[in-house]
Amino acid sequence: MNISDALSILKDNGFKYTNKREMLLTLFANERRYLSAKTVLEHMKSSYPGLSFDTIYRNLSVFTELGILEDTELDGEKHFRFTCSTVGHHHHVICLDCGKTRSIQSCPMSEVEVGNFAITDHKFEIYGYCNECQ
Amino acid sequence: MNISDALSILKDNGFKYTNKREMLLTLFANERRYLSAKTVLEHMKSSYPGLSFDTIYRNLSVFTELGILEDTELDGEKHFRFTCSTVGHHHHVICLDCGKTRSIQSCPMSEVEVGNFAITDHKFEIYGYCNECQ
DNA sequence: CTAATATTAAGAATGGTTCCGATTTACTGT
DNA sequence: ACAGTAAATCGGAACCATTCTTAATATTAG
Repeated sequence: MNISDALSILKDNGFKYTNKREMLLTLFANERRYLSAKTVLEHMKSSYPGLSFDTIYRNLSVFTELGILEDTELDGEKHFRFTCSTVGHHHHVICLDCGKTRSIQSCPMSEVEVGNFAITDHKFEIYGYCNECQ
Repeated sequence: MNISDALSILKDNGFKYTNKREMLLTLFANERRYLSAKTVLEHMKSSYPGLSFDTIYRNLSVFTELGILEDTELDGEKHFRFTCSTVGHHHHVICLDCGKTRSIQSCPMSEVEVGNFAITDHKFEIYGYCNECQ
């Protein structure tokens, strides 16, 4: 995923192009790690002082629905990151301090057999602290 | 984990015995599945009409710290269940409707190698709907 | 350019959870 | 059994992240 991919996904789905959306995408493209809505807002307040929570949340959720962002819940707060360029299904090691991730290629689901359950989803995440945050 | 185990853990740690705590524990002992605080409150309101959220949340959190309950976050809400009697480290298949679980003995961590990360925790959960809730 | 439609700001509302002060209750030692 | 004290509870306010509402503004398609 990169910015121009994201912009064409938006266009293809009838969403409008705005400077705020571009800045949001640029932020995620540069950071490549999990960010909370609050962190995103703080990053953007300098350029858009009147920016509202709603704009952030609405766009984060639109982007997530379109597959531009991935989200996960860390400590009661939603966090978002640019969808990984890593090909195929994978999981993450996540730094609880800065949100940086490392990809794990193996998926435990391949080894699990569950009867009498209609499986809809699964979550495998490893938490810790990266080199810089330790 | 059973009720008398739980009561002695409470006693050993200087917590007091109350009827509400016993009812809470009885509820979890009977249900053996993930329940939200709201669900717990509803179950207990019939016996204790004036029961406050605070009492529920405080006790759920005390019990969790003592290892009497396990908790997980489902759809933005904390859910709690009696600590599994299943021996050793394990994971769960969880019904998103009723909170019923099935244990998974294998842990994906055994096959994962992560360098430059101080691992503190991990989460592997499978979500779906059980037989009765499908 | 214009109409149609999406986006936005600002703040109010929501839902889950935690905090607070006052009161009640359970345990301890006598 | 009883008083003292520490913990538990109630009731409601406060809190935080998130979502909704309304009116105004900006973008796109034609």
